[in-house]
Parts: sequence; structure tokens; C-alpha cells
Amino acid sequence: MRAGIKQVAELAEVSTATVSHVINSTRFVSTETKEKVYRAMRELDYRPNAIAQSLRSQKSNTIGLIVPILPSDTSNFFFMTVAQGIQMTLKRYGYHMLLSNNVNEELGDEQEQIKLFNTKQIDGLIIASIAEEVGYLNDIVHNQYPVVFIDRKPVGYKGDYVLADGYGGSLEAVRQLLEKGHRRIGFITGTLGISTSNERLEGYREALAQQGVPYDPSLVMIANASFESGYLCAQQLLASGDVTAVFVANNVLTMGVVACLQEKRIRIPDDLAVIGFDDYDWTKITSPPLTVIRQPSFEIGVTAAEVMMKRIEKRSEQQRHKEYRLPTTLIERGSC
Amino acid sequence: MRAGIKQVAELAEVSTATVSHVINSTRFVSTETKEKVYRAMRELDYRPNAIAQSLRSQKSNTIGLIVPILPSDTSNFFFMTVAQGIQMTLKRYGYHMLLSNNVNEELGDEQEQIKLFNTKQIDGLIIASIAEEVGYLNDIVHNQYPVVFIDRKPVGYKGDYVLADGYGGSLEAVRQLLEKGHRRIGFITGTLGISTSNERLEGYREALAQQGVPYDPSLVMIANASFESGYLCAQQLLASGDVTAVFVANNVLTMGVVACLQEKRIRIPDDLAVIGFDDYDWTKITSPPLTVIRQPSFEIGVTAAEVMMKRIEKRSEQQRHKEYRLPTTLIERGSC
DNA sequence: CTGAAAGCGCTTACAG
DNA sequence: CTGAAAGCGCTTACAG
Repeated sequence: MRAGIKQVAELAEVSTATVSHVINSTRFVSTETKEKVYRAMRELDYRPNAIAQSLRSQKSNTIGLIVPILPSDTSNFFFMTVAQGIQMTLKRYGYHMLLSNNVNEELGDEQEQIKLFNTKQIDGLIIASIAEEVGYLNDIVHNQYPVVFIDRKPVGYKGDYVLADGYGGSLEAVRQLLEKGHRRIGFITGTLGISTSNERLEGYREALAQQGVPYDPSLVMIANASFESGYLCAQQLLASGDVTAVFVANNVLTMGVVACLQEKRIRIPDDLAVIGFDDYDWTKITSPPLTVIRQPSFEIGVTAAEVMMKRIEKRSEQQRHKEYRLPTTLIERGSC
Repeated sequence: MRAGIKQVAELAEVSTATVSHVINSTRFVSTETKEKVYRAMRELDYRPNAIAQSLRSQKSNTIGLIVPILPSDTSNFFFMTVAQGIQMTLKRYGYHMLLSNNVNEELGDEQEQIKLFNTKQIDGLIIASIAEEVGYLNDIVHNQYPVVFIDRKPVGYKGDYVLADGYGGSLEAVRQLLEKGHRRIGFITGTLGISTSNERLEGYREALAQQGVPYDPSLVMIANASFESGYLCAQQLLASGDVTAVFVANNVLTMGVVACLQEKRIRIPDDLAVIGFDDYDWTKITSPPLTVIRQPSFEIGVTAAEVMMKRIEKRSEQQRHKEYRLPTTLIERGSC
């Protein structure tokens, strides 16, 4: 059996209250008693039972994370990297991460997950909700812990959110294409409705507008987030005729597009210039290597976790909720 | 405030014991009392507090998972996919997953993580240990819960383990290369010492031996698991002269190798035939698409979780620990 | 400077 | 067929 606080108290010849207080530095204890307690703890290799601590203090030192990662191989490097960022920084703060990925991309599952998390007394929730409207959180969270949103801008619930500057990134990508003389520029994006896609589309339109290039809806392809879907969109876009460049606003779709171009022996960038989304190692090994808009995925995770820690520490000071928008970068390689 | 079992009991006009028993179906309760209890639970939207349940029953419904995933973008699709497999099947059994990735690849961290997990009363541990010898687990786990190893074969601790047939995969890959007439075949692997790499090297040697091709140590490059390292190994291998094919026994290294070949304008497979490891979407979009040995990563996760569930259910019957070895597949594309 | 004791929300012998 | 009560391992007012 593992030693408990009682055994430590006995061995140190103090009360359990004292032991607890030296563990948590929650009231003054004389140096000598402290020493006795430390000695006893060491001797018994004592570790406080986190479950008991949680039950008593109503605090679990655990943050719940919900992200939509499909079971496919590819999808979603992005969220996995974000999750790593979160996990690593939580660790630094002594927090744990309870991970749940919403596989079906169904809203009901998402809610169910949160209820399960509640049951585990999470101290905070970080979520990339699949919902366009997250008002339902009001009923589930009951304001009992902070919620930090990632990747998408929440509507219907007040909370901090951290995401990349998709608008700016998209603007920069399309500008780059325009500068190279392209006028018929395709745009392939994931489902509209969520803020991420919307913003990227906006950036595309704005870039065109700034150069006086008319917006042609037939050049905009809406895919669902899969390799195959990217492949098909590329195919359609090519069939439509005179496109000379394409900006793909999502990493999985980018792969599908490249696969299609390669199969059809369309040369990049000569026949078609391409800018992809997200910077991963594999974008360096296509031929030519891909020019992409980099999102700081790891940093998004780090920031989200840090914002969360700040919220938890200063629970009382009801500061306004903030938007944390991290800049994207154009990484120029050979595809445009 | 959330309702507790007490509130439910009051509303249903029964004892908390009865409520508990209907929740857990742990003793007979008459249909009508049951009904009253269900009604009360529904009305209060009651969910048992998992923390309290854990404390009392010494069971957390949580499995700890420790995998070594470096913070780099790329590394390690493999373990992430495994983690997904684990998480999805645990979910089906009503279990949670506590994830911790051992970023530094340091043994001390690994041990520290397990101690933290102990503190959280995990019911089982799934681990891809970085240690060659895991005898230290005896002191930490104290046989209090089952341990399932993944990807690597444990030495020094008895437990089930599930991994891919690296030996067979390697054998198949090198055979393929031999059949195509290659005799000078390079082999690039991660650090030796762990069973994974060792086995793959064995497969390589065995394939050569079967064809009477002498084993030449200078064709074997040992890398650490990074893109750069793969790049450098490829470079060295090329410098050494007359290699006509290479088998890269790790996915991250494969990327580095391809990057190097591309930069040096070495044509695949004409100048150098390549077989990579692990089948991911990006292996389809290199030119040419890569022939690879596929590991069933997701399935490894699923199997590990299922083995764990079985162990937990039948704690009493001390069955022998088993090896679960999943077959690999040669996926032929254009690189060899 | 420190202790005795209540209580977090459950489960589970014990008893009838 | 069901209840009263102890207890899981801690934290935290209350008290001196």
C-alpha cells in the first residue's frame, strides 16, 4: 500500500493538518517541524493522492481539451501540434491535460464530452468547437471554469480565444500570386460557416479587390476536410479552364490538390502556381517544395494554455475576454 | 451548484445507498424505486462526481498513456495515430485517457510522469518506453495496475506488448529491392538498442543473407529521429559511392532522405531506389510517390487499449502475458 | 505556532 | 427489498 498523509503525520509526530500545510505552503510552520515532515515524506516516498485533493479542494489541476481530429492518418496535424503546445505548457504549470477528440464532428458528442469532463472536475476547458454557435456552453459550463477557444472565434459565449490571423495570411498569399501576374486565381477552402474559413475567404476577396480583379465565385471551391475532397476540387478547378494559380486554405486539402496535379502531370508553378496552408516538413519534399502560409500551431497551443493559466490564477478579477491573434508567415519555396 | 447524490436521494425519497446501487446496478432494486430514482436524476440532471467515485472505489476509469513525441512538427505521426486509436477505443469502454508525452526522451521524466499518474489513480498504463530496460517499473507500479507496452518489446518487466512486425516488414522491403536487382542497398535507421530498430536491422540482414549478398556495415547509417538526421545520412550514403537503393526504416528519416535526394536532383528510382517506412498521405505526393512499409499504427492503438480492457476486467485470472504482433504491408508505389 | 474535527461526494460492508 | 453509517485521503475553518 502507498503511504497516506496519516502515515506521514504519525512518523513525523505531527497532525495531518500540519503535513498538509507544509505540502501546500498554506500557513506558517516552524523550520524544525517542517524538517521532520519532509524527512517523513521522503522516507515513505509519499505523494499526495491527487484524487483526494481534488475532491476536497474542488480543484483537479486538470484542463480538458476537445479538438476535432478525424481518425484518418493525415487529418489533423494542425490540432495535434496545438495539443502538444498545450500539453507542454500545462506540464510546466503542474497541470494535466484530459484529451478528447471529437471524432464524428457531431455537436452532441461535443456536449457529452464536456459533461464527462465536468464529472472529472476540470478546472478549465480548451476547445475547438465544431459548432458555429456555442451558446449551449452556458448551460453546461455554468460559469464554473474558464473556457478558452482555439482556432475559431466563438459566437454565443464569452471567452478568450486564440487563433491565427487567417485573414492576413490569406491576403498575403493572394497578393503574392497577384504580384506574380496571376489574375485567374482559384481558392479552395474547407466548409464555410466557421470563422476560420470565412476569414480566409475574406482575405482572398480583399486581395483581389485591392488590385481591381473581379471576384469570380466559380473559382471558389468548397471542400470538406479530406485528401480526396482536395483532389476533386483541384480536378474541377482545372476543368473550368483558365486558372493559372490556386491558393489552398487548408493543409489536408493541399495534399489532395498536389496529388491531383502530380497525377495529371501539371507542372508547378509553370502550369499552375500553388500556395498551400500550414508549414509541415512534408511541404519541403514535394517537387517543387511548396510555398505556404504558416500558422504558428504550436504557439497557438502554448498561448491558449497560458491564457488559461492566467484566468485560473486570477479568477476574481473579471477581466474582459480577449482575442489573441497570432500572425501567419508566408514561407516562399518553389511553387509559385 | 450541481446536484449530488444526496439531493437525488431526497427528491426520490430513498437512501443514497439505493441511488448508488441503481446507478451502478450493484444490487437488486425494485422497479418502482428504480423509476423514482431515475426520475429524480433526470430532473436534477444528475451526473455522479467521478472524483468522489474514484476516491471511494479506488478506480478512476482512466488509463495513462506515455509516448515520446518530440515537439517538432513532424515527429511523430506514428505515436499520434497510435494515441488516437487508444483514445477512441477507451472511449467506447467508458474510459478516459491521460496523455503525457515524454518530450525530452529522458528516462527520469518518464518515471516522474508515472508517479504523477499514480497520484491520479490510473487503472492502467500504456507506454512506449524510451528505456532499453524497464525493470524500474517494478518499483513504481508495484503491480497495482496492468501495464501494456507499445511499439517496443519490454525487457525487465512482465506485461503484454503490442507492436508491428518490424522484422517481417524490413525483410519484405529488402527482398523487394533485391528482386529488382539491387545489391548495394543502404539501410537508414533510428538509434539501435530499442527493439524496433534492432528488429528492422535484423530483417535487413536476413534478406541479404537469404540472397547470399554479403552484409556491409558501411551501408548502415544510424540516425537520431529527425528530418535533418535523415538528410545527413542520405548525404553520407551517397558520398560512399555505389549504392543503388536504400531502405529507410522510419518515417521522419524518410522525409529527410527524400529532401536530400530532391535537392541533389537524384532521380528516384532511376538513380536510387527508395523504400520508406510508414504509410501517410504525404508519401503519395512526392514524385514519384513513395513505396513504403505500412505499419498499422491506428490498429496498434486499438489493440493496446483492448488488451488493457481485458486485463482490467479479468484482474483475477493471472493469464500469461502475451505478445501481439501486427503485420506490416508493402505498399508499392513508384519509388523502387 | 499547531491540532481536533468536519466534510468533499461517493461506495459498500453490515444489518434487518 | 432497503437504510444507516463508516470511510476513501485529503483540506480547512475553528480554536487555542
